Amino acid sequence: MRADARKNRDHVLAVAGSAIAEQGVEVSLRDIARRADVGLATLLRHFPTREALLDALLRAEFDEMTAKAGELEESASPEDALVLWVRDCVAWTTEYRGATVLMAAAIKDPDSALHASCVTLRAAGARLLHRAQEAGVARHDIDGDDLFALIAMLAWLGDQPALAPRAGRLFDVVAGAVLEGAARVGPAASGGSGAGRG
Amino acid sequence: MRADARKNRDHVLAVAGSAIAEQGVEVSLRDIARRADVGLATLLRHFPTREALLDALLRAEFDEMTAKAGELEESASPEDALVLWVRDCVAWTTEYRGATVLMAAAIKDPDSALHASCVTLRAAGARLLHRAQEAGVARHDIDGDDLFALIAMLAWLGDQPALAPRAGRLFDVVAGAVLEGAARVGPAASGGSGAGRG
DNA sequence: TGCTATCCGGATCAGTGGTCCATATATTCG
DNA sequence: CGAATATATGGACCACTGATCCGGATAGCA
Repeated sequence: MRADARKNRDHVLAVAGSAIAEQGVEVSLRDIARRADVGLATLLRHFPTREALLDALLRAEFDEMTAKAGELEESASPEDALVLWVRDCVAWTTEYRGATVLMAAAIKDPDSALHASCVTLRAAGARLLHRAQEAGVARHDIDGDDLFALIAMLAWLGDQPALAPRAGRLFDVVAGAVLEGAARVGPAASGGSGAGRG
Repeated sequence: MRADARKNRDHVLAVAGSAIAEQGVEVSLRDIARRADVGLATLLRHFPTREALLDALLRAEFDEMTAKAGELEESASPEDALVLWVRDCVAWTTEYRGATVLMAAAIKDPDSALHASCVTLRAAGARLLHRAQEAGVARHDIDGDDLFALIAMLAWLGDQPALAPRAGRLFDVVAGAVLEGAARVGPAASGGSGAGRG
């Protein structure tokens, strides 16, 4: 890549970051281009879709969340690790207003630029969940996909101005449900058959 | 209102109904107008905004849900009434793909055409919740706003193609959390929690 | 029949994401 | 250093969106 191209790319990325922070992920691409003193075509060549732009912007944070999951796995109890990590995920996603919907769509669409990152994130969460289940502190009738959906759901809540004030409490409610289900049903020993059917 | 105007209005409304059923609430208004053999301006005169169109379309169903809450209050136990009604709300909202976001926005915006309907719905839910709390079968640390947010959250889940398969189970998880928090009484037989299924 | 208040919808506007291509420029070679 | 070439650029353009305007068609009535 030519030096000027790289410079332009980085500049656009930085501008896109602040624009999205201000107006959410649905901000007009033309606006971003304007603010970066760049043509729309240039922006679209570097980032062919909004997802691609968002992926380039969030890639570092995705990696950070994945790494954090690994750290928590060693430094915290299974229960704390799971709850802390999920809380961080929700809080982080909420910083990028509107990203939740794109991520929910991306995890099912292999062609999306965000797909790989979402899959990785889900895997990290699944590991923490599995560890908590092994330790008997998380209910056994949910899996990584459920956890991903729960995170998306809570993140979406924080995205809605009218509902956001309740997001904190409802996080606790949901977290309690994921953890208490284990205690009630008891340690995994007995059969692991789904405690409530699916 | 002139007779031809009324006829046009009703026709547009009917066409909008099927168009939304097929493509979700974000369907192009121009498409609806085309399918109704009507100019876009005509559609927009009868329904100045998308919310207004949706409100006219859902008004009857809103009323139905409100009425159903009243019926359940008399015909079912506080616990069943709450769970059944919330489940119906979620299922119903999911029929109109994308409506959840509009409703979440409308409940905070008094100028939205959907505002009144949403407020009424929230009040109906709050009554059922209060009744369940009085009966000691629902936790006391949530209120009508929380319930509305929970419904919206679960409805949104059903709207996302990638997450919808998990919506059913996660409904049970959330419902269980709302009910079990009430009184951690009784060792709740280990087999089938009567918690969230209805 | 004619008259008027009302309604209609094509034309138009500013906005969106996306594509094309003549132009400008960085890089490399003589 | 100058010329050739490969590459990046952004204005012009497209189809689409919701929204508005206004000349013309029409319903309802006398």
